[in-house]
Amino acid sequence: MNLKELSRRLGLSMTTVSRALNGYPDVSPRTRERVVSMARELGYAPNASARRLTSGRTETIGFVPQNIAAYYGNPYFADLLAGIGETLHGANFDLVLACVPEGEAPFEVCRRLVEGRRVDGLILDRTFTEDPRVEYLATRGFPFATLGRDRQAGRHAFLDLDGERALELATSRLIELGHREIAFIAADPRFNFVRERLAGYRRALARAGIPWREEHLRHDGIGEEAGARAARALMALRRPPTALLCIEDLTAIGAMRALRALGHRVGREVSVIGYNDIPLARIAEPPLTTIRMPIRAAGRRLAAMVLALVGGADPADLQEVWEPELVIRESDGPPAAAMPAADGPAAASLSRRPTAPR
Amino acid sequence: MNLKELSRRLGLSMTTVSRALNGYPDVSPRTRERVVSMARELGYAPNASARRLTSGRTETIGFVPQNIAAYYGNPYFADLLAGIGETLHGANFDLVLACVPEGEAPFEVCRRLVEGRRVDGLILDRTFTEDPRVEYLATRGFPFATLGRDRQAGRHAFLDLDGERALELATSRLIELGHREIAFIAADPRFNFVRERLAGYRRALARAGIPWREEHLRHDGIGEEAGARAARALMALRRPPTALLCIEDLTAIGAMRALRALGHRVGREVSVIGYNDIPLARIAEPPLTTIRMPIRAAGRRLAAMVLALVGGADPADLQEVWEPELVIRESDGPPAAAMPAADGPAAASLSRRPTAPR
DNA sequence: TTGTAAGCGTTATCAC
DNA sequence: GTGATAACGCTTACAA
Repeated sequence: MNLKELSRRLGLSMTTVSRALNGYPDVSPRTRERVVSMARELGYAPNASARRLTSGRTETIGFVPQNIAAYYGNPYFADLLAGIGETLHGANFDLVLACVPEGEAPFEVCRRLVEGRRVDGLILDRTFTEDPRVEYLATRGFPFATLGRDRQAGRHAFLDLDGERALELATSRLIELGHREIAFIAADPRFNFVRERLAGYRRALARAGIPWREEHLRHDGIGEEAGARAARALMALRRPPTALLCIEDLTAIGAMRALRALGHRVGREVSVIGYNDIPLARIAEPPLTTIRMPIRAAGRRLAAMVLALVGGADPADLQEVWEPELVIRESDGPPAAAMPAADGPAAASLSRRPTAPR
Repeated sequence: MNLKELSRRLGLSMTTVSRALNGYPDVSPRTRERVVSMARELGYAPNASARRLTSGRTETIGFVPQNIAAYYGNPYFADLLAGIGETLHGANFDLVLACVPEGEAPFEVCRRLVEGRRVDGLILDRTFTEDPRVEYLATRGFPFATLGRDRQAGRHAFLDLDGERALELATSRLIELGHREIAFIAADPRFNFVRERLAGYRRALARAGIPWREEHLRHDGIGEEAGARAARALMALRRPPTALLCIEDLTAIGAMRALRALGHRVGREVSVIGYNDIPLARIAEPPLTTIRMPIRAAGRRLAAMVLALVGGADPADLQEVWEPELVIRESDGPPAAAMPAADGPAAASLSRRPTAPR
C-alpha cells in the first residue's frame, strides 16, 4: 500500500492525501477524516526512504562511540543509549548505532554516515583531545554534540560533567581527611575525560602544596582488571599511597578487590573514590564514594541538543557544563596514620603500609 | 556532489558511472579507473535514501529490546550490541537501535520499523512467551532472529543458549554437592529465558526426588538490588536454602553481598551460582560460579542470521541452540551440614542457619 | 561497452 | 480546497 494506491481508492489526488495525512491546514475536515480513516484501514504507512529522499531530512541521528570495545562490560553504556533513544523516539527520530570495529577509524565511520546522508546529526562520546571525528564534523558545520569537551569545544554543542572540578572535589576531600599520598588510576590520556580529571587531581594537589608524583599516576585502563592491576602495582611501591582515585567505578571496584586481597581494609587504611555512580557502586563493599554522573539524563540532553541543531539552533547556545557532585559513602576515610589512636602529627606524616588483620 | 553532476564532469552517462562504481563487469577497465578516481577526487558518495528507494533494500537492521530499562546497569548490553554491530558493519549494513520507552509497546516500535520500510530485518532480545512482536513478525514473514526461543520458535530464526540445560547443570551440581534446599532467584516469568531456566531447575530437582518448594522461588528481578532483596527474604525463611541459583550474574552479586552482610560465608555455608559470566563474575568475592554465555559471539551470530534471511535463507535452517558450560569458581561448595567435620548424615539433613564469624 | 529512459514513493510548486 | 506535475538521486531494463 502506497500513496498512489491509497489516493486512487479514495478518488483523491496524491497531493491532497499527503496533505491530509501530514496535518496541513488547507484541507477540508471531512476529507481529512476520510483519508485518515481509510489510511488506517488499509494499513498505509509512508515509505521512509521516499520521504527522506524528497524532504532531504533523514530523521535519524547517529551515535559514534570512540571504540565500542571500551564499553565492554560497562553498565554505563546502556544508560547513555537509553537516554538518547528515549528522546529521539519522542521526536520520531531513529537512532543509528555505529559500532566501530577494532582497528578501524571512528572517523571513517562518521564520514560514511555524513557523506551518505544517512543521518541528520551525530552524537559522539569519549572524544580524544585531538579527535579526527570532531575536526571533520566541525569543519563541515555538520550538526553534532559531544559528551565531554575537547580542543574544538568552542565550535560545537557539548555537554560535560565538569571532570576537572569533580576530581578537584574528590582530591580535596582526601587531602582534608589527611591523605598526602594520593594515587590516580587513570586510563588512556588521549581521552578528554581522562585529561580533564587528571588536571583537577593535579590542581588540588598543587593547591595543598603536595608534590605531584609520577609513580602515583597509572594509565592501566577502565575495567575491573585494570583497576586491580593498578592497585597492586601502587601498593607495591616503596611509598604506597593511602588513597586511590579511580577513573571509573568499575576501576574502583577492581581496585578495592585487589586491596582487600592484599589485606587492606578499604575505607580504613586505604581510601578509594570512583566516578559515575553506577548501580554497583552503592552495593559495593564497602559502598563506594564516587562522583555522581546522571548518565541517562545526559543522554537525553545530548539528544535534545542534536535535535535543536538539526532544527537550526546555534551550537554556541548548546554548550553545557554540569556541576559534579561527590557522593560520600564508606570507601574513604582518614589515612591509617591519622587515625585517632595513631602516633605523631596527623596530616604530614609519611604513610606506612598497614598490616591488616584477617 | 551527486551521480548526475559526477557523470556530467566525466562526460559519461549516469548508467555507466553507476555501474563502474558498483563493480559491474560490463565496463572497461580504463573507464572504471577514471570514474573511481574522479569520484574519490570530488568526494562523491551515493545518497543512501535514493539508493534505498530505488533498490528497495535499506541495508539496515533493527534491534528491538523488550524494554531498554531492563538493561540499565547491565554490562551484558554493550557486548551484545558490539557483536551485532561489528558483523553488520562488515556487511555495510546500518544498525538501528529502537529504544522502547517505559509504558510503550515494543510491538508498536517493531511495526513502525517494518511498515515504514526502515529496516530489512530485525533482531529481538528477551522475548516473552507470548510476544506480540514475534507474533506480528512471524505472521508477516518478515526476516527476524531472536536471542532465545519462544512459542513460535519453529517459525523463525533464533539462537539460544540452552537455559534449561544450563540450570539443570547448575542445579545438579548443587545436588551432587549435597544441597537439598536450593532456591532460585528468578525474574518476570513472562520472559522466555526465565521460564526455560526455571524448567531446568525443576527438572533437576524432580530427577533427584527433591520436592519443589514454592517459597524457594523468587521473581524479584535481575539487578543487584533485586538479588540482595531476594537473598534476604530467602534466608529469613523458617527453612532457609543452602544454595541460591540466580537468573543473572548481577543478581548473584547482589545476593552474595546480602549473604555476607548476614554473616554467611558464600561458597562455604551458602552456595551461589550465577548466569552469563560477565567480567565482574571472575572478580567477585568469592569468584562466582556461573554459566558462560558468549554474548558477543551470540550478537555476531544473530546478525549473521538476519543477514542470511535478508539474502533469502530459510528460517528453518537458522535455528541454533548452544550448549551451556558451567564455569566453576569459588561461590559454591558442599552445604554446611555436609562439611567434613559435620555431624549426622550428609545429604538428607535439614539445613541449619549457620552463625558465621566476623 | 555505453547510453536512454522508466521507475522507486514521496513532497513541494504551482495552477485552478 | 484540490489536483497536475516536477523534482529528489539513484538503479536497472532495454537499446544501441
